Amino acid sequence: MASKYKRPTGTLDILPEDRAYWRFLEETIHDLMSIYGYLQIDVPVFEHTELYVRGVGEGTDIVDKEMYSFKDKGDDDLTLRPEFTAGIARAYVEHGMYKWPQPVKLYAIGPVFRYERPQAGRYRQHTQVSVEAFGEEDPALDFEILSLAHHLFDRLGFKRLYFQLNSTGCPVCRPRYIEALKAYYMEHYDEIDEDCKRRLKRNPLRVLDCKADQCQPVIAGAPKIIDYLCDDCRTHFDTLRGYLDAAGFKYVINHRLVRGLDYYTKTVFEVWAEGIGAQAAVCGGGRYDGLVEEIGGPPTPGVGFGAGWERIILAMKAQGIEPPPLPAPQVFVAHLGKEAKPKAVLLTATLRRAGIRALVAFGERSLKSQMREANRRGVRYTLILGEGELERQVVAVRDMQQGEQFDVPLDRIVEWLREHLQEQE
RNA sequence: GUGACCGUAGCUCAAUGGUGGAGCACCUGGUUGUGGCCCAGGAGGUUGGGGGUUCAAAUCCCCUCGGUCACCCCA
Repeated sequence: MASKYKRPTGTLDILPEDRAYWRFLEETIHDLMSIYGYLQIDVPVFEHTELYVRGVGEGTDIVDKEMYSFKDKGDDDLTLRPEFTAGIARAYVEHGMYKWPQPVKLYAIGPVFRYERPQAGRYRQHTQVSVEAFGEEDPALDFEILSLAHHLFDRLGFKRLYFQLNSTGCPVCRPRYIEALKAYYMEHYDEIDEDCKRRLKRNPLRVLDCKADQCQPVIAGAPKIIDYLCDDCRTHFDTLRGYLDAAGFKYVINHRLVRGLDYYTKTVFEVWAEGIGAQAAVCGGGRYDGLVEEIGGPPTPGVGFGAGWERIILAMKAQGIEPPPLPAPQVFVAHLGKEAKPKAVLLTATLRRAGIRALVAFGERSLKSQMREANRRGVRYTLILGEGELERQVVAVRDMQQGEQFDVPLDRIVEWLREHLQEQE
């Protein structure tokens, strides 16, 4: 039976068989955030388009071609959030959080939307946890953010991840660097490919992460941004590195690491995973000291990261990491005969009230068919209620693992199950 | 937006221009009321859709839709 409707391009159904991964991520994140003192915030799934145009920046791919924008019936220009940071920064300003004790440390979880061609680890709707800390420029806060990301992946069970670190400078020193980079590239103009020629005009920093073979020698000889950092940025970067080194935190300085969004300053970092295809970044972030002011708030530094759940789960699978299993049904109630059926239905209700994860057979089917179902559902015990059991006021309990069966008095069954199920925890 | 590859049963895949199958999964029976293993049977397809070539198309051609991967870029 071919289904008439299909999910839209780039969207995903998360089936029950995958849910354990999602639950694991969710619980791990909430637990960790409370340890680091981050508070959960929820912001709308859509915002005024202008917020993203200002916050993320015109000229970025996100704004130029990836936004799900629409006009609503009141003629407002709205956009499904393509990322969290701008919306959270907006909430920070709107609710006067700059009057709260600083830094204000927040995190949000939910779907984000970008109109892109899907591929491995890239979807039009994907799920992120976004972590943001506003109002503090101390590199110790950058360290905290990096540590948090590191800790998260540790907790999830990752062994093979690569932390990439760089500084992207600030409005004082970055223009100087870009000029130097452009000048260098103009000297090698005939050695680079068409894409890079275009990048040079639109977004020069991007030439650094070009993947074309012919550009690699040019990239290798390109000026490095850390040689151009102003004193402030340099001190910030060195102090952060000092913390990371002292903490024994493994990372590599990647001179080619640049971010696609305008608002990043100073610290930028990504976390890469093996085995999930070309989209290896499971986490990306950095400092964005200009963002809050850009969207109309007081000058406020900020630092944070976003991590994509679909990619993290792909990486977990690729590396053989299994989440703790979700609670499975423990008991199946089977019944035989017109009189036993209602008793079975009510018995099941009683078991559930007692906190036992119980299923009941629907319809009137052969015991064989009900047993088959019980087996498929993977329960430990099947309770069988028939005429004979009713007469004797017992229930036949079948241990599906041992293949043993015995009678338990009806008025003792809850207690019996509690005891025996607890033993197995 | 660009490129490559791929669309056959719920899933994984056969059928190389000549009657669309298998394995797994599902349902029923083999046992008056007993799962798994085994055996027997059953159900399930407009071969993604449309057009063309041909006596004949899952198969060849064109268009279209969808998927996958990669580029651009990003979680």
